[in-house]
Amino acid sequence: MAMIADRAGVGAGTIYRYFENKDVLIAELHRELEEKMTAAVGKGYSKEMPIRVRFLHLGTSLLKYFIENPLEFRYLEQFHNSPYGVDYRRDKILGKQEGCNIFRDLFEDGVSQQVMKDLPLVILFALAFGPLLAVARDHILGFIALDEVLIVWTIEACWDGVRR
Amino acid sequence: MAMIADRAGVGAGTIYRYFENKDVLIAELHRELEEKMTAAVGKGYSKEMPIRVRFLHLGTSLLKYFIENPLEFRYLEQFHNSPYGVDYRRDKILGKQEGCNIFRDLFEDGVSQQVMKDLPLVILFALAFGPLLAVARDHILGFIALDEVLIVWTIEACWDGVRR
DNA sequence: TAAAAAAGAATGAACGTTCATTCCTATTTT
DNA sequence: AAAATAGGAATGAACGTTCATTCTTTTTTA
Repeated sequence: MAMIADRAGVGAGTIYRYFENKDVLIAELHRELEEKMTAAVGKGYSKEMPIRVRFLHLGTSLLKYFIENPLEFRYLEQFHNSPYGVDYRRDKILGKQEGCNIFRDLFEDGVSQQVMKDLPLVILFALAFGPLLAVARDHILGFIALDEVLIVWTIEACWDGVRR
Repeated sequence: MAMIADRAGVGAGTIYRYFENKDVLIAELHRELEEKMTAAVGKGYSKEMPIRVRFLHLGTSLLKYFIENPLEFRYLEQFHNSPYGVDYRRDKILGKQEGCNIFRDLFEDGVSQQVMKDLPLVILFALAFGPLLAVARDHILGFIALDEVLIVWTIEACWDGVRR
């Protein structure tokens, strides 16, 4: 909190005029980033395209977005690996809520049209996003240098994982 | 550290007779767990089997191991997502070291025998372990209940991701 | 009895948060 | 027009707590 106040050029106590406490600040920042990310990824996307095209579009968009916004990626990842994020996911998965509609819709369509494997949604998510996140992390940490083709190949390999 | 001492039935200072500091303790525990895990996963494994069989064997063994040892899994995951783990991976990847030999050998064999995609090792690792870790996490957190068949299907899907 | 090991109280740094005070701007009063 | 007042925003020192580590004392071992 002290560092945030510093970077904002503001006194330590001022933060608490805008955010009740640290947890609220973290949650609100997460909401904002996820909204921004969803908007960016959804650009040029249409539900009318074939499943495979939709998948490749969302996958590459997302991976590119993470690579171009490494700080946001790091934040989202830390959030998801923290108790905040676990609670968040628990609400979303068990609550059958709205969130992550784009992705959920895609997988549900894919399964019902028999072009994706008939596996639980959670597993399809893991097959698609597991490698994507791992690769983004490795790129940001400098373990690999992703370029346009490598990105496409990676997402296509993810597609091989989920497709029937 | 206080909790660890308590659980060990030992005074707070005693730990420091066996471990220089917390970092060393963390690193040594990690080494021990990884060794144990590698041993467990390597059981019944042979380099002479076909690539696909080797992959499915290691994958299912690893996933089952994580599911049966959730505490170890949580520890290994936290370690890898921490600065300790990032430094550890950096040494291993950029240093071209020995570690993770079983897996590395498998992927190198797979690529050279043209049965796996010709992608950088790091990406093949991501395609194989990304979903595996995600699925293990989701199981442990109670978001899904993995049984024998679901485990096999998941690993087979991972195989579809890496295979040519 | 000397040396090694264990114990746990003490230490100090770091953290999130609070609160009495100051500062700034807008409104009211002279 | 100038002075006085009010109210909300900002400040940063101070607080209580937690944590890894150290230090001194006590106990065990050889």
